[in-house]
Amino acid sequence: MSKKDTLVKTAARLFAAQGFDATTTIQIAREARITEPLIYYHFKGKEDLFLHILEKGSDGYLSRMKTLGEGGPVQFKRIEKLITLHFDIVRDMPDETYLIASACPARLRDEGDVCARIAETQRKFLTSYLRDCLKKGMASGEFWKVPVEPTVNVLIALINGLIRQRCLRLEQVRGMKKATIEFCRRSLCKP
Amino acid sequence: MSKKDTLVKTAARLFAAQGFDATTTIQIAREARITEPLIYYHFKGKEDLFLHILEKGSDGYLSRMKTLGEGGPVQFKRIEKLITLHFDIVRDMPDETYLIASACPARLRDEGDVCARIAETQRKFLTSYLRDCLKKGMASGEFWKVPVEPTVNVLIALINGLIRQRCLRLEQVRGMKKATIEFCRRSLCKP
Amino acid sequence: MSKKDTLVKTAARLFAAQGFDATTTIQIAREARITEPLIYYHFKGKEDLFLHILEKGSDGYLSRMKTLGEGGPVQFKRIEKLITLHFDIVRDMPDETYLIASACPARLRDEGDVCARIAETQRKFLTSYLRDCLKKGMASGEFWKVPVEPTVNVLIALINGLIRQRCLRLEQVRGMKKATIEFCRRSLCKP
Amino acid sequence: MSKKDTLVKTAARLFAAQGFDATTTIQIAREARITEPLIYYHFKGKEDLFLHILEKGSDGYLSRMKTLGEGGPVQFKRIEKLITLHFDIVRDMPDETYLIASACPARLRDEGDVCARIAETQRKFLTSYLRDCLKKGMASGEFWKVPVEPTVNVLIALINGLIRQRCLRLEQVRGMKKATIEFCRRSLCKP
DNA sequence: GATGAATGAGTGTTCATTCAT
DNA sequence: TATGAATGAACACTCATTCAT
Repeated sequence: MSKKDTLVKTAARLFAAQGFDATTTIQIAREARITEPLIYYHFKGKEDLFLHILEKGSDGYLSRMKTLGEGGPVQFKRIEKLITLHFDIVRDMPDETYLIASACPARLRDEGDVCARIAETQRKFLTSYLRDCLKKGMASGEFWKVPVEPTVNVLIALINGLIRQRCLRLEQVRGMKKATIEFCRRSLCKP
Repeated sequence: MSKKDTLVKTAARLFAAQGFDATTTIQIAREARITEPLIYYHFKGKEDLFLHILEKGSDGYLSRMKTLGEGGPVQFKRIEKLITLHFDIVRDMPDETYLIASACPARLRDEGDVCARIAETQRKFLTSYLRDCLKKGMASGEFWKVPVEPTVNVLIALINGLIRQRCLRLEQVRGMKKATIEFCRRSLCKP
Repeated sequence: MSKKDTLVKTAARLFAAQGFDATTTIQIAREARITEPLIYYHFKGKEDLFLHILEKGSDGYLSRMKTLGEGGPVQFKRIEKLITLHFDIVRDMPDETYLIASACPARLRDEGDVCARIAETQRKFLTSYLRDCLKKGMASGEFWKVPVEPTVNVLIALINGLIRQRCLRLEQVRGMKKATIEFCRRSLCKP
Repeated sequence: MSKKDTLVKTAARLFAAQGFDATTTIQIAREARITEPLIYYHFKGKEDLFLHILEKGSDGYLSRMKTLGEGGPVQFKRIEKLITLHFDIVRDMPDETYLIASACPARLRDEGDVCARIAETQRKFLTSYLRDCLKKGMASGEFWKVPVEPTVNVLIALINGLIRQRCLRLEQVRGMKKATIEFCRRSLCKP
């Protein structure tokens, strides 16, 4: 692995674990076994490095989201795939996913901020995906009649709650993926 | 309101909005219209002020949790009350609730840290409360048979996801409380 | 003992043990079991308190010096009394004596400084006292012929060295007073 | 001279002149014509810089002490060399020597403190050296019979008193070295 | 690509001191 | 006499960043 890659990975790990402000450039350099100025050779600065990680993470997240496709007649299958995919993403890139899901209010409210843009993109994707599923499922009689927007948001909250929970690796209960899917299935699908 | 109270409220707002590290003592002082040393007259330091807010918040959260009681034969009523209460708590003390729900991984993994202790206390309470509801509800035939521990964790993830979502005040969709309750009811209760 | 007296005694002890700068007003207040503003009721400030202690100490030192008188035909008796008196003074008011003997170079070089004035007073007294003894002793044949000024300074260095040594209470060797006197007697007096 | 060397020399001068607590990092930086953070690039902090100076000073002092050797049949020659060497050391490194000889009681009583360790090392060396001289000199009939330990301490007090006196550069009397040696010779040696 | 030395701007914190009571 | 609350000025120290090589 190149020094640059080590740098980026180390920084991602530290940013995720401690937050942007609590992570110092000297700490990143030491843990990546490089010297501080090298950070500035590869990136404009600490903020730039952070944004690079965030954007790469967001790209990875979205490109995997796009593999979901438009598809299929059974709407709950689509929701199931969405949930499954999130469990996979968290497993494959926990630091980046955590960073996307954990920006602080101040950054999220600042429309110019990259964090806000990324969180907004994720939210928009999830919203339109889930809205589509719900509407089609309700239209075809697969789902119960539910208020669309609030229910979409409940599902997004659930997904984000699970992302945080799994990234923290605190409650390592087995069977979470299945339980989540079944929890949603019973709530949404008619028998 | 005394200067100390203003100080604590301002600090809570800023810590919640920006995070602990991004909030400086001089900023707290300015926004609370006091001078910096007064922080150190009332608290041992920035960390101590932060922990004071956290502990007070945790106390408030838990004391409201305890009002739920052991209560009632209908288990879903209890879950409904739990959800309702969280919506109320977030409305009444959004900063404190957000802080409790948003500690960074490094602090949560450090067992000696107050954040970890508080998050653990919250999690333990929710776990035992929900576990009790589920078990009793399943035993009485009120609920479907579900795997207890995973489902408890799904519900906790949902609650924490909602806390974050509402504290961020980003997706101000109406009808969230009702949608959440109905989402859970359809998932758990037999028709 | 009045609060003021406790304050002064405590301050003297702390100043002597830690130095002026390392001793804080809050520490003085706490150890004297009073509150900080009371210091400012009795004294203009920390510096004023320090100078009060120093001047009182100097007064005490000088008034005891003056008990030595002009006196007697045997000059070594006078030197012996001087040495004995210093041992007594150190025993009776170790903090004050230490403070007089331990001012830092910067203060001693600053002619306006009280420390400089007090040290100068002490030095002048010792110089003229010892010079007188040596001259008379040499004139009468009691002492060997020695160069006056250098020898006076050797004696002063010895006295100040002993003051420091005893105030630090590190080398608690018995028989120091007698050894000092005999050391000087053998050096000065003809057999 | 490198910036680091200038820094160390300037700091030594200021610490010696004003004491550790009265010397600020900004003052050191200004007088050394460097910026404050450079202190922290080369040393862990102000205390670390101070201890570095102290240890270097102690090393220099002790290495010169060790040049005295075990040496020679005439014991007073050895004492004379010891006194001469101290005059030379004070002339060559007055700041460091003063710092070694002027630690405050609080530091000297704290066994963990570097100042205490260094002062103890100096004292032990002088004690054993002088004790050896006195014993041998008394055994061979070169010296009068004197109580060893107290007399050793008188000599140490005299040496330390002279160090302070000369470092303060207040009483610039000529002929001090010779007067000191002759003072001791008359006191110790039989005619 | 890589680094040792260096810095401007700012941080949390402490201090002697004052004020209102 | 006595104090709880408050502050201006300064402190040691750290940070992200740059420069010369």
